[in-house]
Amino acid sequence: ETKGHFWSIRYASEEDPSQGIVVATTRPETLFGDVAVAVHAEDERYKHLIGKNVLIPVINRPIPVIADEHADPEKGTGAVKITPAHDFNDYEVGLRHGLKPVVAMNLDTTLNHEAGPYAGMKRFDARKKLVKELEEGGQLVAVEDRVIAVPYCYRSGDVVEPVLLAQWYVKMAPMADPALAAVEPGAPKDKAVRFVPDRYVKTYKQWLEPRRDWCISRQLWWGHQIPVWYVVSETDGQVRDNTPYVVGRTEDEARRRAAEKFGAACVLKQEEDVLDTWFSSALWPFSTQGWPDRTEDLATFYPTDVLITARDIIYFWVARMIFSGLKFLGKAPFHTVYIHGTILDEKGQRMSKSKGNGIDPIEMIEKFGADAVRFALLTLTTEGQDIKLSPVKFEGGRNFANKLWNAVRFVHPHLTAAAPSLDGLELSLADRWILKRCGETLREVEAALEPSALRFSDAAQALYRFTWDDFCSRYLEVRKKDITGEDSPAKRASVTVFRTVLVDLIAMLHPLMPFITEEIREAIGEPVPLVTGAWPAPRAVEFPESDAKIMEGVLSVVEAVRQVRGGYSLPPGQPLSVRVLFDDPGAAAALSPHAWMVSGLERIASLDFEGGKPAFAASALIPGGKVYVPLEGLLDPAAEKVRLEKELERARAFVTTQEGKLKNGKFVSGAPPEVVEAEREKLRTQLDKVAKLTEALADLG
RNA sequence: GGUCGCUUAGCUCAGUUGGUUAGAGUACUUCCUUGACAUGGAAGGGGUCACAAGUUCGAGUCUUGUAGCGACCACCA
Repeated sequence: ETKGHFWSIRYASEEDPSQGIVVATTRPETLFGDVAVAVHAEDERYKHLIGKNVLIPVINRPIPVIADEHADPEKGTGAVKITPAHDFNDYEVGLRHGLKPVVAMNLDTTLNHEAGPYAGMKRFDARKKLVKELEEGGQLVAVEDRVIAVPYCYRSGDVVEPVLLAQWYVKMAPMADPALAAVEPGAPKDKAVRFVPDRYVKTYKQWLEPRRDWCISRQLWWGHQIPVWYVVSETDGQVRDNTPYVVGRTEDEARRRAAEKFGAACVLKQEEDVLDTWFSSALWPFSTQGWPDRTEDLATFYPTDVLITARDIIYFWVARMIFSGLKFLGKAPFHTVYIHGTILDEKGQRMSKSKGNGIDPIEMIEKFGADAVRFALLTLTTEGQDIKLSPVKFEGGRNFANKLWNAVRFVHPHLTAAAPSLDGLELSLADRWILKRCGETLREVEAALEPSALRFSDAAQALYRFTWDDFCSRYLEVRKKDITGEDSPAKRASVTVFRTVLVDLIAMLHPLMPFITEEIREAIGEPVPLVTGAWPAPRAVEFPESDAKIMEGVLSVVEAVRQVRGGYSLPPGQPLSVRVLFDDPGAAAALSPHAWMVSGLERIASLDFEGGKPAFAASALIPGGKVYVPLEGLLDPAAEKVRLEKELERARAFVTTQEGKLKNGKFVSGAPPEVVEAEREKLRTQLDKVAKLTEALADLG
């Protein structure tokens, strides 16, 4: 936007010079290219002039007044000069009315013979002189200062001047139609393209649907020269608008064709314009594979699977690859287009060299590690959303890599070289649990990485949780003593299970963290590189619901003990005596054989499941029971009371809302029975909690 | 002007067909250098899901509207 002027100029009527019409323009010098003055058909001010001629000032060339919707009665004077050769909109108006464009300017921005006395003047010199002349002649009605949008060239800084020139075009309708069909539901498999996220189909269609012909010639040095040869011997050795031409894949081919029509002596000159860079890029999926030859590479790599790219390139490149592929090979170049978000800086601004707000990946890799950077970026990649990036975000990736590495380093001396079978080992509940969790994680990762899903963040997070929480914090801690201990069935089982899970884990992590996983693979003596190895297969593991209950029980006891420890700020190293009392004696019987797991996760002096409530004990609830931790000399009844009351308050509040929900007849009759039953179950659980907490408070006195 | 996206904990973001007391990472408070990892472990605090109306037994989730932010495209005689 810059400051400019808005000149109102009077065009006199041809039949009665006292009459006329005033048009407003920001570029008066273009009036030499005028072919009409347009007004709105319903505009009362000008209705009577429609069909009559007015005269262009200075050169007095007559032009018609036409009615066209382009003229907006609200804008300017309501009358607009039409200069098809020097304005995009006017060009369209000219087409609608069958007006022959008049080019009034040369490529060096001097005015041409159409400008009469102004011929040969530079555009802005002409403007200055013309305004003065119009003013003196009384034809300049008004001058208004206003801010106008002027297009500047991003390289030369010059004002861009539209001018009508002959160019090469691709007729789009035959190209666009198959490309549009490719994203419709019923498209044949090899001609179908899916966008992820699918909302980008809309962007894609918006570009193609107008079927606007594509101007492919460019007046540049770099690029593929357009394979058109003019037969210049037919037009005195010059290239003119009427010079015949031939096309060919090579000059020889063009020459043969030209010779057939124009004789062997004809002289050819190749078009100097080059193809639009996107035309060349559109051929990329197959031109890089040897096309037009039917090479092995082409057969192997066309079509490919997934194109990963940014949304601002959907039309420029993606759509053009699709319609070119469909046109030249009859198949879509890929079945899926994954549109990722844009990486922005911390403040949400695009990174740019001029702003200097870029984050150099090489620097980040040096600081955090390549896998850490890659994993962190994948974690941040959710459904095409933009990513506000800052260096601290790579810390999580680095910490994760460190965690995995240290776990392996710890177990490494105990691992046996080859991967033995799980058959014949005495697998504990913990072993079967981690094997089952590993299988669940495999399914999660597979679902997330499906070509139709491509939820990279989900895959990364599933692996993160499994590795950190289940594999390291739970399984490894529980089995630590067995793994590092003397040879025993427990050691053999735990070491083998650890290795088995680790091998699956690094295979799953490999696409996300290729370096550290390959390093680990080598360190544990697995012979086949992950990059060429197989994706893990699901493993059959016995883990019935009863086992799941026991595992939950163990973890809830641990959590209860930790709550007490945390509540009293007791050091983790201080052993605690723990008594767990279940409402159902069967639960105690089921859990007690597996209670050893608790001592892997918490420092325990003793753990039993019977006897009465110990004296001076802090308590915490677990599903279906209570955990007591005697704290003689440490127990603070007042603090304990506060803690329990807070929890009681929460439980009571929930009971109130839950009862309200279940008293609502519409809910009970309207909701599916299983939902209602689930809500009842919740209420029962909370009522039980209220009862237990009330009891615990009463015990405190 | 057209199209699309975003608005959820201090910050950065998940939350897949409407149905646990809305989650994670980070930051914060307290405790801990315990024999893989302090790039670590444990406990805890923190959100009327931008606002308004509607649909529904039930809305962070669906509909409409409003506000703010952002992107792309078009236009600006």
